[in-house]
Amino acid sequence: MKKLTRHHKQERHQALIEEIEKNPFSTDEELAQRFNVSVSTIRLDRSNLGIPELRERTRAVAHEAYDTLKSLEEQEVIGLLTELKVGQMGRSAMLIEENMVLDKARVARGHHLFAQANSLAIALVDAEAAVTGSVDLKFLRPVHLGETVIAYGKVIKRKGNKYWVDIKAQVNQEDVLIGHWILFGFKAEINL
Amino acid sequence: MKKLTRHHKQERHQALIEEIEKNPFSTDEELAQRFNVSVSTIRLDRSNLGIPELRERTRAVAHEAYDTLKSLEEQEVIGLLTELKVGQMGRSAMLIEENMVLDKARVARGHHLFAQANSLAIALVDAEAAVTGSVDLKFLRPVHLGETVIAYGKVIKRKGNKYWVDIKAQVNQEDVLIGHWILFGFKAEINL
DNA sequence: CTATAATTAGTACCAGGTCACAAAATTAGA
DNA sequence: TCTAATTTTGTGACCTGGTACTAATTATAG
Repeated sequence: MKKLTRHHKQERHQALIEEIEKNPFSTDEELAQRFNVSVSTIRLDRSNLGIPELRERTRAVAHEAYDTLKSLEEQEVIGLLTELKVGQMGRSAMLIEENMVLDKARVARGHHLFAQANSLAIALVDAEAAVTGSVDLKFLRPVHLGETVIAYGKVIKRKGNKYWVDIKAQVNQEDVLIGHWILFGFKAEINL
Repeated sequence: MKKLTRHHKQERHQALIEEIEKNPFSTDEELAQRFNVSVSTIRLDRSNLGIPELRERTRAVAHEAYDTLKSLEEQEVIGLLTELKVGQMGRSAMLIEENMVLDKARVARGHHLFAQANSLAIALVDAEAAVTGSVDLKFLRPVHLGETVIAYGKVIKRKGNKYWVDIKAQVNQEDVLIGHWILFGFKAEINL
């Protein structure tokens, strides 16, 4: 049982790229074992391929993911809020990025568009917090990678803490989503 | 201008915790400067407070965020798919976690519930890829942190590549969301 | 003024590397 | 088959951001 992977530098390089892509947290030592070569070889390979060391990779992943999570999950409004008259109307913009599209089609997943529209609807409600009651919406056409979706929201009626909101999302003036929301605001902010 | 922050150990500790919470990527040296004390002091503080070193913190953030992103954004199905008969019916479960709830209310944001239901609907479509056409749904009651949502999906009609799917989501047998989806399946075009 | 708490300094060691260079092993070309 | 080129391995010095520990220096309260 000798080293099987000899002089297959090309192949190893390719495999190395994939391996690190798949698991960016491998040390050179682990990689050396996996590929049946010495640590030196791995280092040389990485150097040739311009793949940074484990710590750099970890740092990159951490920073990127940290920012993404901060802005994606801790954000109350999804998309960039460009205009807002609470209780009246608002507008938000969202660029469709790599991580929002389905692998196969290059089309934005429905829940991202929904999230933008839904969070705009919530932002329009004049209360400390709001929950979505019911939604009736239509996706009119798929949205592709790289397109910017502008969502327009309008409060069309209010009765106490119950709000009726219309949302329309467009790409280049073309409608991609329209929907009617019914939301409930609570802990009305008018008690300070 | 002498060191102002002396013997305010307690206060510094508190501030240190907050600082690291806010920016987990600070080195001891940076922290020492910020707090106007020596690196030794920072190390001692961290040790007392049980705060691990920069690399550990970075590693933790990277791993956690990596997993989260992998499972949240690269996952085609949101929630855990527990049963699936493509073209017929399916079921998925999702635990409501900290990052899914609104800050103020401890209630899951609508788009997470939508995402679970929507991805289940898509999974049911017997095609390489599917896009959501229209949706009519109701959120029947808010879902709270820690609750597990089980979504049930059923294909009720199919005509060519057009699918009618009903989704119902429950927490402890209690309906929290019901909706009707209309989706279109298609063959992913492989364009190089 | 002294005892005690808080802070600072200094040492040896570690992981997971970098870089530069030398040497051995393997393979291919003639 | 011999040789040259390619590929792999090894070595030693150095780097960062620490740990763990000891010892010295300052404050500060009583």
